[in-house]
Amino acid sequence: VRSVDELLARLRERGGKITPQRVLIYTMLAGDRTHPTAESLHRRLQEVLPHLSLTTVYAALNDLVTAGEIRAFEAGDGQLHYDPDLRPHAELVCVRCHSITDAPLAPEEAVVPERVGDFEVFAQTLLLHGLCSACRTALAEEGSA
Amino acid sequence: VRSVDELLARLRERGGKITPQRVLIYTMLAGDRTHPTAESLHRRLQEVLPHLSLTTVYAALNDLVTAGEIRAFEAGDGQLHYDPDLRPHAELVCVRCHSITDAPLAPEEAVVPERVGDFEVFAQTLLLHGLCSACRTALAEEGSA
DNA sequence: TTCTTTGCAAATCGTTTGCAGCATG
DNA sequence: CATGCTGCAAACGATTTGCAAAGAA
Repeated sequence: VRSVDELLARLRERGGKITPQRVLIYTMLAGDRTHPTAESLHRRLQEVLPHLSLTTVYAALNDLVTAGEIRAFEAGDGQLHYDPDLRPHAELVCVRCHSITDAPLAPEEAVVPERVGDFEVFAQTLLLHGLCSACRTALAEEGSA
Repeated sequence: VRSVDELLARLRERGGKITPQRVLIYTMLAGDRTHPTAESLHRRLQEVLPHLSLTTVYAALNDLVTAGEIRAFEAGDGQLHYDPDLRPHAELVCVRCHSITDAPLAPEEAVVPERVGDFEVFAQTLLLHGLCSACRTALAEEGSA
């Protein structure tokens, strides 16, 4: 996803119809680095379009994933997280508070192989599971209490 | 998970009780490179212990994950897959048939950083999404039909 | 007009939980 | 004999589906 206008144009070519709901969904998602879930995104969207349904958000997100415009992954909390950033990068997933933060990859790690044997690779998801600094501090205090 | 006996000893030390069910579950999982789900593992286990419940399989698997003896991840099919191989490696996930295959990592990629900024890394999950050779062939035939 | 999208309600399904009886250490 | 485990049935919750009305192209 580069600019929202470009995205809309690409989707129109695919036969998609551009509704006000989708423009809002795409716009808000494009500027979101928090790896939102359908629900968390829906909550923010409703502040602008109170009538917007969760079903519509799911439909729009699924279409974007299918079109290869965004990526979805699950990080241990039982919900799907959506990421508009398609560049190879790692996700720092805190196993305690379930926060997700992007981390850049070293140049040699950022190269996604196009083939592994006879398997054709399109995209990658790299999850680094661990503890964020806040949770590490919290656990240390618990332990010493 | 190295040998099942070692695993049982470690779990006993943690206060766990070793039941016939768990011995079977651990044994079958340790020799399984198919990234089974709780259900698929349960199906195979029932061939040996017909009375074994799915709930028990979930309980055993969750304990192993919590103990850090196995790893769980979701690969796009809405189910959790369990992997007894803790060594860093990539999973080739076919987006069409949902098959999962292990792929070795190049030595420099197999190094899991212990820290990224002030985030403490314990484990990693690397998913490579794409098409297996069978599905690539199938899609090509569909396309030309 | 045609075909997608919307949004409500209901269904789906993997996983978890409550609880009583049982077996391990 | 204390505590963890088993397994049934019921609950849960994120996501999907059916369908009729609305709205892009």
